[in-house]
Amino acid sequence: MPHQDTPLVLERLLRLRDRREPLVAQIAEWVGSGIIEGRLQPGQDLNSVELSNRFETSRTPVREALMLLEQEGLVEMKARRRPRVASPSLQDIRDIYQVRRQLLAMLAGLLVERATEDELTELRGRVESMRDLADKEDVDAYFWSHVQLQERMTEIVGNTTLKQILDSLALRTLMLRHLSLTRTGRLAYSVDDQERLIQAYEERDGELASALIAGATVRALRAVEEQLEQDTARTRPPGRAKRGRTS
Amino acid sequence: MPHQDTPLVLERLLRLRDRREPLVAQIAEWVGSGIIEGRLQPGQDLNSVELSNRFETSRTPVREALMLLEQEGLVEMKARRRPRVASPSLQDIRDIYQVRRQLLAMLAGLLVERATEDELTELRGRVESMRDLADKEDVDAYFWSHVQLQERMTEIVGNTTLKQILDSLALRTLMLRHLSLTRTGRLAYSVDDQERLIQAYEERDGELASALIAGATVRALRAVEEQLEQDTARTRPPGRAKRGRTS
DNA sequence: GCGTACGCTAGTGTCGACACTGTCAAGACG
DNA sequence: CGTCTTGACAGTGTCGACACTAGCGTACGC
Repeated sequence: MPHQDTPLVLERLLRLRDRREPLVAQIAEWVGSGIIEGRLQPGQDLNSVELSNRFETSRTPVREALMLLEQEGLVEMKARRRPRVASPSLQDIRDIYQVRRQLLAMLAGLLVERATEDELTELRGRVESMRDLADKEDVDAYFWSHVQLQERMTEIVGNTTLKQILDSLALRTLMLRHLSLTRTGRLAYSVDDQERLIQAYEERDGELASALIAGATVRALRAVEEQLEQDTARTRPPGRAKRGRTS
Repeated sequence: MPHQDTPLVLERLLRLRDRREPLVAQIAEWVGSGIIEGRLQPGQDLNSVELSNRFETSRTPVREALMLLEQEGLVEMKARRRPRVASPSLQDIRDIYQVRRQLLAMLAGLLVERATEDELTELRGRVESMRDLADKEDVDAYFWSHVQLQERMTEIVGNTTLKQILDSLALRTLMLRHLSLTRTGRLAYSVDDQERLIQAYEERDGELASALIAGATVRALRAVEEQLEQDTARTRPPGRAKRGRTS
């Protein structure tokens, strides 16, 4: 049940507008959203012939779209080998969250310095509507609002390099979202974190904001880890290991 | 006078090994090193036909190589327009250094936590040989040693996400290197900074290390800014403005 | 029965051709 | 004399074809 804004947000996150032909953009959006929504499983082959048939194009634009997604960490490509949906290891995931924590803390600090009062009230408005979505347990809508909130914050801060990196990291974590926010109760915790954050911004307390971000990120990672353990515990015993010898 | 290790380091920074065909790698290395060494000027057109002639290939691998460099911020591509060598604005440069400062501080903190004594002595050895290069005013060799030092540090820390981002940022700053380290005296300052850093690592003082990194990065940015001002002051009056209205 | 060598096939990387579009210059028009 | 239109050309995006290779099943040797 993908949220209807998915393709639009993806288009922005991948910076497709004006940077790529519509054809490439279309393919990248389809594959990218497929990975994020779980329609395409980690490790699955992304046969470029099949994709070109599906979109009734040649393989050239398909290759280009896959290369785009590779750079965002959603797809793994090795020369002469079939592209696959990325399947990050637990260590990879930890690394990503660690960097993300640092950069989000940086974002918070800059936001406290630079955001106007009007911008802060706008952010508060966003968080309040996220509270509604969390109450309705509308996971998809909540998640995309979350992404858009971060997008808006990076926009306010105005550091394009930071924005691009955070967007890329957001995409990587996005493909884990069914592992984190779907856990019951996570949504409520998450929105609580956001509210506290906004308050710290309004009080212009950069230290507090950074600390809150760090805490929230750690909790998000922990949720992902727990979910991952459950998943492997559920799928491993039957012997359906994706790869690696079962010895 | 490019340093002889340039292509090898570039190959690692661009993660070309096994990820791309040798043909693509070759083109990416040539163009990438050209940009870094100043053989290709910012804003210059990167005609894919001309490049394909130069390498006696079709345009397909050329396009792929250019896309690779685009993702590293060395090349700018817009759909249906000729690819150009990136010409970052002053604001872009400031943004890059700001993010880089933050991530290098993170790197320093992790290094203090995780590096073994042996690894630290290895790093010290590298810095000492950099001191020699600085004394000889061998700017190119110094610069590539600097890059390799950072590479090694990210390797020791072992966070691949952090490594990739820092590599990418290093490439972007690399194309500004003739703007920063060529300034007389900069080399000596830079190596001083590195020595103080190593000492902080050895004393396991993460706070100090982060602070030193931040200071060093700020100084590097300032050097770039001053050089940029001189350049524009020298080239603008004749009326060779690249773009933007002179009002 | 187990491991290895061989051959087939699906899929990748590269190519040259073609249609379309941005770009620049010469000419038309005021 | 300056501005706008027009047209040619250069360069891009896409295509279908081809050579080559990785992956896999089969047959063979042991």
